[in-house]
Amino acid sequence: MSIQETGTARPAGRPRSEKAEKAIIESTLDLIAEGMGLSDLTIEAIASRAGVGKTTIYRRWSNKEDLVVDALATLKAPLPPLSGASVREDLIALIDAMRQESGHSRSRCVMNIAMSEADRYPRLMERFVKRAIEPRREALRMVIERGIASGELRSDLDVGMAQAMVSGTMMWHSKWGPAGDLPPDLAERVVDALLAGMAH
Amino acid sequence: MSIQETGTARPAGRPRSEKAEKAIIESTLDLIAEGMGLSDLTIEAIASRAGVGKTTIYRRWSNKEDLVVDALATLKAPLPPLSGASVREDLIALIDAMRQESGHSRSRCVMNIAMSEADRYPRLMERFVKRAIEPRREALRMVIERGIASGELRSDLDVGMAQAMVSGTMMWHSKWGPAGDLPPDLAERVVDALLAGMAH
DNA sequence: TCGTTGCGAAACTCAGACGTATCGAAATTA
DNA sequence: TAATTTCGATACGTCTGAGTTTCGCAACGA
Repeated sequence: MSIQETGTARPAGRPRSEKAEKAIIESTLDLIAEGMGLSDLTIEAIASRAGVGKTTIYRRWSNKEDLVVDALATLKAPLPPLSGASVREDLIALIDAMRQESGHSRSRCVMNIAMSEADRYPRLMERFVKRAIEPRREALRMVIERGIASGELRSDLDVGMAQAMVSGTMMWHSKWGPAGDLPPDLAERVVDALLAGMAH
Repeated sequence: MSIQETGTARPAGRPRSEKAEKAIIESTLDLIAEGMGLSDLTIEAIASRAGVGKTTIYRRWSNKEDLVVDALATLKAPLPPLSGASVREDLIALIDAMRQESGHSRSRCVMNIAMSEADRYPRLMERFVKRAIEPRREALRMVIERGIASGELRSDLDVGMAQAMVSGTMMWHSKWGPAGDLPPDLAERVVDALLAGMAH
């Protein structure tokens, strides 16, 4: 065994360009981030923006959906570090991460797709939810449960309902709040309002 | 003036079929309700489902967007009657209306479009938001303001934030809650959880 | 050097949908 | 009855984009 890379013998011939592959995925995400729906997304537009031939795309993915699945799979959910000092601080950290992401276009992919194409591409959605939504949901759940255990939150709090309150309120702001970037103190205000409740 | 309808003389010839017009609009809404995005929506599918010729559509609307605008405009926002007895009851009434609507397909049009096509069809969205979203938002705002005035809600409550909490939490449930119909007591639970807050 | 494979570009076939035109029949007014 | 307009159906030309093929060149192993 002379030049075997991780046990797989490299076949003869010119190797596939990693640069092209990256460019294809980047362009796909860019187009989605610009608000393009999956039906409007064309392989030709992707190829053109990535500066590659359609051949190069079809050699790697057999159709549009496969490409999009792979492209979205590269979107990690870089959860913020949670200090664990208090529920309030951890919630603010989680919510503020959502706020920051809603500002920069790449992360808008997540929302755009999640909000719009759920019904139409179930196969895609399954993978996508597992990869991008679940980790956040889980992190939020754990913070809430820890808060109940520590006594910082009401002992009779419904965890699922609390998740809905936190995520929903933030989601509402990023979708229907005033245009432009969300104010930097939004996370804090959201969390404090939810903690305090609307009644006295 | 023998047979003038509202001052406009009826021209000679076969009159346009109101039934066809209704069927076209219904079919359009049906297809949207089934989760079809505006790009996937085809005039030919609408015509076929409505049992009319394409001619009959193009005689009335010059393109797809015009048709969709008119179709969505027929979706009223039948706000529930508000008893005014208490903020809690009024909020439950508003939220429960959302819950019921999220179950029946016709009203899913509203959500599907509102969630997904906002960026892509701004002209359409403007009319649509004004017609379908604003009235609800306004009703909610008034209930909240009345509650603050009456002392039922915290005097330092941020009205915009409260709107986000209420709508957002319900939106989250209808989009990402467990599949199937939402439980009948959901509105009550949502409102009570929001009123009480998460902390002690 | 030679064989193999990937590259971008371009041409191609095929399907779907747009929007128009035409048809005979039906509905209405004069 | 005659003129007019709409009806649903269908055929049409056009365009867009999918996915394939071909081309000459580039990059790699042997």
